[in-house]
Amino acid sequence: MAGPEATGGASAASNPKAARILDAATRVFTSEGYGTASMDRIAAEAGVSKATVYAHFHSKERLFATIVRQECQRQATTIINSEMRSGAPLREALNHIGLAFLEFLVSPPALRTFRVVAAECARFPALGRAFYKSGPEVTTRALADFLEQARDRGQIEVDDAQAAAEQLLAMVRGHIHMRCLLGVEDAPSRERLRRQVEAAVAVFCRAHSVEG
Amino acid sequence: MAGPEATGGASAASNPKAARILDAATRVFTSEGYGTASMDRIAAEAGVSKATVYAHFHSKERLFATIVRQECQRQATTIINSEMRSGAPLREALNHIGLAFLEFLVSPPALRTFRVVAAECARFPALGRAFYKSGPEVTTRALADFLEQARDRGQIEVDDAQAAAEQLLAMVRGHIHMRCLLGVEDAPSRERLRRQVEAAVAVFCRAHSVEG
DNA sequence: GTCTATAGAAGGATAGAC
DNA sequence: GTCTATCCTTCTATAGAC
Repeated sequence: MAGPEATGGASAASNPKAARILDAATRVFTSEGYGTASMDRIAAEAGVSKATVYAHFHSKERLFATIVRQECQRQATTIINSEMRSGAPLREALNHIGLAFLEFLVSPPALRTFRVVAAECARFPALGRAFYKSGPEVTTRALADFLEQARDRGQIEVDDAQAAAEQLLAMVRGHIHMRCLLGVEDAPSRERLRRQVEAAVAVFCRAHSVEG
Repeated sequence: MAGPEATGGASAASNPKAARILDAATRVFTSEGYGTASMDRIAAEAGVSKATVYAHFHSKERLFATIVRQECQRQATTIINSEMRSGAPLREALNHIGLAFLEFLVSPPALRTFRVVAAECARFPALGRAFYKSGPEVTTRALADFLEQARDRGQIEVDDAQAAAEQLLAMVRGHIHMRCLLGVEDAPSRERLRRQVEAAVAVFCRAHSVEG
């Protein structure tokens, strides 16, 4: 009950079994939730004994913290790799960025991680913050920088770039993200996502006097 | 494992103990999550024996389904009561509606319900749908109707009112809702909420040629 | 490091008295 | 309807052999 803040202190990818345990733990925790998930199940799914799991990751809490941080890292990497092309017309660039963002958001792994972090953020406050910093915050900051560059080129009228980025991303998410999160809808077609993004970008462009 | 879809079939508010059990169950389930919550804890917090809990609500699954549906009902009621005044200027009306909506969204009870429904929507798909229908869907439909009325009065240019309502509400939520959901931020000041809403309404009005 | 086996606690659900 | 007492399962975590 003390502090699950520390990482497992385990041999991350050096030991192949540790990797398999992390894989299994990610599947089980993000599909069943922290409380329902059992170490027995994780061990079985990883094909190792429970004692081995405890040898690598000291407790259930630490194992959970480790897999969440790993997922955060994965998200941060994915997001940063989503290139923001300065060459294309602004509207086109925003459509491109928005679609990549939305497709990632509604992907099953991202949804599962979001759900479990939201569910457990009361018990593990540090995880909620880590998730936000490595996901939404990174994306928003990157888009805000992009908007500032566009402003410097005279392509857009924008006062507070950070706020504008948040608004645009919020519109891009729209209700689709929530619907997927709640299981009301699953795996929207790329066409549907594209339409949602274009509608968001259209309003954004009109409000900020973007040409085209 | 069959079907937790049915309500508990219990004496809802007729029996005072049933009400206390529902109260306790709501607190425990929404603060600990379904998996971690225990029937022992719920019984203790309600001040009754565990057997009494099972006499009223057949199983843990049914009790959970019952309290979630009850919270959905509460949400639907709250939202519908948020009056949409046709008299005021449009921008002012939208600010009013948006603030009521956002204040509700970031209230601790609404956040707790959202978290637990999102977390368990894989195990209880019906609950996710019920939540969406009684919460976001009701709100969006009401706002869409309001926008259509405004359009008929020539106050606004809008093509698809439903889509426009979703966009506006998405901007109103912005990142604040997510930040609260993830425990990054708690209890934002009313002033902060007001600014967020006004920024959203401003962009919306500019994009849809609303005067003022 | 990895296993089998098990301790020790807690959970969901019920029996039976009142 | 409500309680006490209890059954049986499952869970987290560890001991001890290899």
